Amino acid sequence: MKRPRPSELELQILSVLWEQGPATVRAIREVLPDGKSRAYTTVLTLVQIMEKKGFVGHTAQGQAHVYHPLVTRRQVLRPMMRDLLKNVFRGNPAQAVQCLLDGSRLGEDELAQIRQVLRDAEDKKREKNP
Amino acid sequence: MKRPRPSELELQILSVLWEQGPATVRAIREVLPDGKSRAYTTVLTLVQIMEKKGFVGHTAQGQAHVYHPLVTRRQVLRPMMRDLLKNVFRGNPAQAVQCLLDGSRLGEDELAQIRQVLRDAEDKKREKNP
DNA sequence: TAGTATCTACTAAATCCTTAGTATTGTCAA
DNA sequence: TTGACAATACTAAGGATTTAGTAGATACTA
Repeated sequence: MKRPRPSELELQILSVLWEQGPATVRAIREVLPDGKSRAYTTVLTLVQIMEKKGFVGHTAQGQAHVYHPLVTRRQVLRPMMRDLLKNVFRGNPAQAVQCLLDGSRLGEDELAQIRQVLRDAEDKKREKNP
Repeated sequence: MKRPRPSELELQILSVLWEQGPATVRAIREVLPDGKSRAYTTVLTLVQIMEKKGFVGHTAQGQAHVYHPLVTRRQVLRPMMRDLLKNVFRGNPAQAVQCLLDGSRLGEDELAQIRQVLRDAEDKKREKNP
């Protein structure tokens, strides 16, 4: 069964569930990363749609539903990033990284983390093509 | 005047114009990065909408129109990346970079480029906070 | 038990995105 | 000058996305 791509808002909800673990509609609504205020039923409708699409499942907890992701971060973001790379950065990953770092003024720790990520990528590459 | 965000397809068209310079509808249609085949009029409609939105302008060349971007790559991509970072990666740039590199198997030269981008970011940071 | 709060289910409307058809205009060749 | 071709202008439809209202069920509370 092929899953469609999550929309902008659906992605926000997924990112909440990935980060904070299973959550109720109420809890999700309170921490949506873009900070926009939405009616309770708006978020409810969203998760219901997402359940139909197979992005999330739920278990009942009292009268409320607790939603959890059915897809991993990797599963969703990999194809998204691939498309972004191809369609916007024309297959040039350095440009993408540049754009990413460009807007955000980075702290020392964040820079260190990124360096680490880069080293990991290098190592993994060396394992394959020695 | 506030400009809206370009859609997926609009972004592809912009990326063509940024990369290859001004182009006709026909030329754009032939090199859209996602490789999907679309009717000529589909692409035409798109650029006309984009002109209304202020993303592109055109000059007449014979009977055809040659379209050129009215916004820079930076202008468009910066806010997009900022939102991506905030809404999907919860403000964690290292995670974003990781996801970006994750899907694409990198060549030696690409890795070098990325290292350079990272060094530039570090330098620029040092200039500000010495 | 009557009332209030909370939650889900269902419905629906506004907007945007993508796609493309039809009509019109203009150019060039025979 | 007529026919073929190529381009734009205009129109529209289908689907996805976002938003939220209303109704109904359930539980707590005074």
